[in-house]
Amino acid sequence: MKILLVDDHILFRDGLKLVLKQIGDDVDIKECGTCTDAYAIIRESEGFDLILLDVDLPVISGMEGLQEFRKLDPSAPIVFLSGSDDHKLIRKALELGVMGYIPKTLSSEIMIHALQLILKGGRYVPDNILKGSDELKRPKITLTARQSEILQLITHGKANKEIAKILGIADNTVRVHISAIFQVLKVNNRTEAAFAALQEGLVSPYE
Amino acid sequence: MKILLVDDHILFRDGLKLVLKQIGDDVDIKECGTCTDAYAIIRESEGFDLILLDVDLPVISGMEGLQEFRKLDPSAPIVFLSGSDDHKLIRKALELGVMGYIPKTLSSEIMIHALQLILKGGRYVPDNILKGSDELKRPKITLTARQSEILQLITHGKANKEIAKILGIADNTVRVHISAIFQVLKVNNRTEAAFAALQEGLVSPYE
DNA sequence: CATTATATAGTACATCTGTGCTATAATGCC
DNA sequence: GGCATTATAGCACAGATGTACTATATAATG
Repeated sequence: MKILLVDDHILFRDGLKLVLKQIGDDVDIKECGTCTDAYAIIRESEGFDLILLDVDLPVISGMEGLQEFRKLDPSAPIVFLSGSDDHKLIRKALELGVMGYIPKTLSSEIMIHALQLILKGGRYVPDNILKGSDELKRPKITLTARQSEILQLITHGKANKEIAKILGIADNTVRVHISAIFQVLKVNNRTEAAFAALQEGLVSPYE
Repeated sequence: MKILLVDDHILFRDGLKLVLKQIGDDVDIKECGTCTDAYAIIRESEGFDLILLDVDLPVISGMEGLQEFRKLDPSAPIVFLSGSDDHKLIRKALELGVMGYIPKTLSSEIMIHALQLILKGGRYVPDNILKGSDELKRPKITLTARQSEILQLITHGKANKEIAKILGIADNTVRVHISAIFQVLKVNNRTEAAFAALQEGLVSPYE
């Protein structure tokens, strides 16, 4: 079992090596701290069973170097290691065809099983891809009940008149609410509001 | 290691039992075909390490019965088994706090590692949660390059004039494209189009 | 060469949308 | 009681939006 470990943080590499040895007896780990070093190692070797690649490497990041790794060793599954949990990054990575995305905060036990799963041809996706990302950063937008109700209808493409009919109020009233919503969301039209609402998780895309 | 397996398909249960025995030597598997039977088993037992629950059970589906399982055995991680890959279902399940969602199409090897990962406190999310769900069912909406480009801009809340400026074309031309997009998506206004585009996965919510 | 699909652009018109006002009523808070 | 918030509603108006046309140019297809 040949594993290539690319991470500029030597202490992290040492820790991870101890973990990786639990995968099996015959693990052969090559390691380095930059993409360019990694390219050289791959050229000298005959294919890895697994490539663990830090996304935040200096000079050439894992994200940038990914295609080159693919070219040099097309059969090796590539797994990103990352300190960040940003769901956008995770999505991006998995869209690029990476077989796993391992946050460095993951417990070693889970990490091992995740890697074994990947070695068997599976994919490991951290579950926080579900969460609308970092709720910490988000200033937590609060809408009144009526505003939420109307925003939901806007998101689904309802016109002012339709909304008025559905809620049994005048369409002028709907407008007042919509104007208020725009101010809170800091947008200028309903489509922007719909987009913001979906991004912020204010309404569910599945009614 | 106590595992409860709830699936109405007996053959599938038999197959899965063989797989589960590979997890360890001391696996004790209880099984049944309905939620009501499962409730009775849980009441007679002292807590499971894992509950495998088919989502498509007759009478009470796994999705419906979930809360009751939670009440009866709060510490047991619940994993959904499902024949469907529908990403909406997966999302829904994981939002409900399920620790894993295992499509029945998964290879036994990957399934084992996924379950071990869950037993260690991790979560297993099938990677097709990324894909805009079942492309099989979908009549596959095809837009021209220009239409896609414009739809993307609509989705982000751009006005016709803005779009025209960005693309360096007349806003009358933008309108023609937009009308065409509406026909293809079978919608009547831009906000509906934006919503449809996001739902159908025609554009990415992350620009 | 004729046809089709696509992209471009214009005019005209009805409707929708968003803003700026004013105003009333209900509710909860200090 | 006074004050803020929220929900309600109307009016006026500018600008945006969507549709129905026509029309040209280009590229691909047969």
